[in-house]
Parts: sequence; structure tokens; C-alpha cells
Amino acid sequence: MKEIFGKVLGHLEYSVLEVLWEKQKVSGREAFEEIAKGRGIALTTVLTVLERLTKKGFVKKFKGQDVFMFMPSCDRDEFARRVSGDVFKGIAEISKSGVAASFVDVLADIDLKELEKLSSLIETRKKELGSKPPKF
Amino acid sequence: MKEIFGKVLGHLEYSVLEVLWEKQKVSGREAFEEIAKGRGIALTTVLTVLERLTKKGFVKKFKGQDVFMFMPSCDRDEFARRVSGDVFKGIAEISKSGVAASFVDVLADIDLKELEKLSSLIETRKKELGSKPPKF
DNA sequence: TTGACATTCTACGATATGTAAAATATCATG
DNA sequence: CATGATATTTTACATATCGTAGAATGTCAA
Repeated sequence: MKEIFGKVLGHLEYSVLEVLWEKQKVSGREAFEEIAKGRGIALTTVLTVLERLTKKGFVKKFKGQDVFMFMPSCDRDEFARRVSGDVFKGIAEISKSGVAASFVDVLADIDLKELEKLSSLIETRKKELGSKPPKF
Repeated sequence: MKEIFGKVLGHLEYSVLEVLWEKQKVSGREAFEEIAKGRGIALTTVLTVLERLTKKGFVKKFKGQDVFMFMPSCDRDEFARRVSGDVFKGIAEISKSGVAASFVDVLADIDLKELEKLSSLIETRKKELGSKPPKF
């Protein structure tokens, strides 16, 4: 069903994406071999997932020299931004302060550089909001 | 299946939760009547959902005077914190800067007061991290 | 006891995901 | 050209979640 909090992926789908992020460009067989290093799996299973990821827009499929090749359609950061953006927007509609709080909960795992970026973005945002009244 | 980014709820489940947050405490029938205002639905459908939400820990069920009553086990904010916290952690494992960036995208909809709280929390974090090196 | 209402049980359809066999297409080479 | 190897697509099964709700069962007052 359609989720209200944004779409997410399954484990295998995510593993395959990981491979693509690592290798940048792989044939179905290559992806399969990579996944198969860690566990038993059939070639077609990986192909199916690759196909599904393509359909979902996370992967680009194109004709290579002799076989089809697959590439991630966005890098890790971009992926995280896309996916989490959807999720956060959904949750923010329920409770903005709840989302903010939960974000702070995980701040511990975010390094200093990210925090710096974040606070400067927040400062900018605060100045903007200072002039205009908040939308909510 | 188990999602890597944290569990979310379906539409109806969320609607029912909304009712509980509004009313604080309702019988199954009351919840049903509330939902039924907006659309056709069977009593048992609402009861099933209530039951599932109870099993998931989002709702508390207890014997009232004559019928079972249902209460949300946490308020909106707490719910958002729980759910988005899971999601955050999952996605942060993929990309911290991606998550931070997507959060900033959502900041646009967060009002000044939240921003103030957030920046002070971030300042605290920064100080903490200043002494200890980041875990990652 | 019986009817009304409460509660639980059971089940079906749809969708998502992991899984992979089977079918088909393609292509080099005997 | 036929044939086998490999690539690609199709089809399908299992499990899980969620919306949906009828059927079965429990309870209690009149």
C-alpha cells in the first residue's frame, strides 16, 4: 500500500544499491557475483531486484558493449536526501516538534562538520523567518 | 517485510491514531463512529485496526466501565519522535550528510520557536563533541 | 431465553519484497 | 544452419502488511 511517511526499500534492494554505489557501473552478473560473495542467491534474483530498482528510479539501466549495465541514478547522499526528505515531510505533518526532537536524538552520531553546516543553515533560516511570520 | 528505514503505518491506522489523539480515550464504537463520519467503513474494520495498533504498541487497550477502551500510548510528538527516530537512524547509517541535508529541506516548514530550540540543542551538541572526537 | 451489543476469529484482496525457475532471445561457432 | 552458452524477460510462489469485513462467539439485561 502507499505509505504516508514515504517510501522505503527492502534489505536486498538496499544491498544491491550498495553494490552499485561501490562499483559505480556493473552488469547484472557482476552485481550478482558481488552479492553472492556474502550469501547464497540466484542470478535471477539479483536481476529481478535490479529491474525493480530501475522501475523505481533508483537505478539506471542501459545497453553496454555487449550486456546491459546498471548504474545508481543518484549517490548515497542524494539517495538519503530523497528518501528521508519524503519521510520527514510526512512525519512533520504530524508533529514538527516531534520530528525536530527526534532529529536531535540522532545528532550524537553526526560529526562536528555536519553540525556546523546545520547550524549555519538554521541561522539563515531563522533570519528569513524573523522578517516573515511563520506559515504555521 | 521488515524495512530498513523503520516501520511506518498505513493510512487507516494513522487515521485511527488521529482520532485517539483527539479524543484521548474512546471505545471501539466511538472510534468507529468518528471514522465513519468521513467515509463508509465497517465497525469491525476499525476494531481490527485498533487491535493491530495495540499489538504494535501505539495504542493501549483496557477494560472500561462496560466496554474496552482505547488510548494512544503516546502523544503526537512522542509518536513522531519514535517513528522518525527509527527512520533517521536507518538513513543516517547510509549517509549522515544526506540526512542532514534533507532535514534542512524540511526546516522550511518549521517555525521560529522550533528553530530556536533546535539551535540551542545543536550548540549543546557541538560543545560536547568539541571535547570528544566524533564516533565516525 | 432471547435479542442486542461487544469481542474475537477468520479470511480475502491488494501490494511489496525476496526468491528463483522457466521461457525466450541472442550470438558465436561447429 | 543448428546448437549450445549466455543474456534477458516472464512468470510465479512465499511471506508480510494493510484495508476490509463477515462469521462466530461471548455477555448481559429484559
